[in-house]
Amino acid sequence: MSNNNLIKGSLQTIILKLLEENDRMYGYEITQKVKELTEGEIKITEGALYPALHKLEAEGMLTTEIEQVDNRVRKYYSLTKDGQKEVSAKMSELQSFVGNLQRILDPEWKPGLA
Amino acid sequence: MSNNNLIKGSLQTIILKLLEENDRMYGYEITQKVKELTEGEIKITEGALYPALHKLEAEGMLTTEIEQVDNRVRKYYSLTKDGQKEVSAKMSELQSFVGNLQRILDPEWKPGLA
DNA sequence: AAATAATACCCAATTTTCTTATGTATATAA
DNA sequence: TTATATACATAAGAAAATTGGGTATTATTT
Repeated sequence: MSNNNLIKGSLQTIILKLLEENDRMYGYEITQKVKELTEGEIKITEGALYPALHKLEAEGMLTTEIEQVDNRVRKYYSLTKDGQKEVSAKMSELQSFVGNLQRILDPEWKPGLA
Repeated sequence: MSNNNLIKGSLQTIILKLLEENDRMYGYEITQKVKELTEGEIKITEGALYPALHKLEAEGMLTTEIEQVDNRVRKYYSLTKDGQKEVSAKMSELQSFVGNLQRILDPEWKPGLA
């Protein structure tokens, strides 16, 4: 995850949101997508990603399909019904948290302003 | 910290920034300030706060003065020189992280817009 | 008067979530 | 042929929180 100790707790939200937008993705693809979107600033490590994916699957948020592509195994993840609900929940949690952070850290901040 | 598992990693930044703004504060005061600024939405637990304060002190970011107020002991914290530098560092880290988060989670997002 | 809440500090056990390091395997580029 | 990219995975350890205690004084409720 590079030198960022701030992801703690938001990795699940990232995974769920990307899967909402992309319908189905495999693990490696997720790491590359995040790297691309943040211009290399956030790198999700495999040691964090795979356990998180397995946990979300165990909780019934994701389902998997394994596919063979060029002799390589890919494990595609997609949202379940529960997973779809969870995206909204996690997203509004995160948004309210970021709002609260700004209220604490930026005394000038008002909602709706840059 | 109430029902918010997202603070992970940002508590130090919160402490340092509040001390930058308020010159000196004691632990309990910090919990109340955060509660007030977020209208009760973020509650810093003492089990998280005190270890964090002690760690920052051990790292040389904070100094303490103990005072007696109404037969109660208060431990006031303030920023050291190193602590003052650290505030800026932590704040820009956090800002860039939040920016990256938005790039991942909000495909429409552009910097400088609400 | 007694119980509860608020103020004010603290620690220990446990849990969650990450980092770091390692392992397996195929394909491609230097 | 060696390194890089693709693609999965696990395990040991560290960091940072939660949960649940403990001590003590003061203020407020019942």
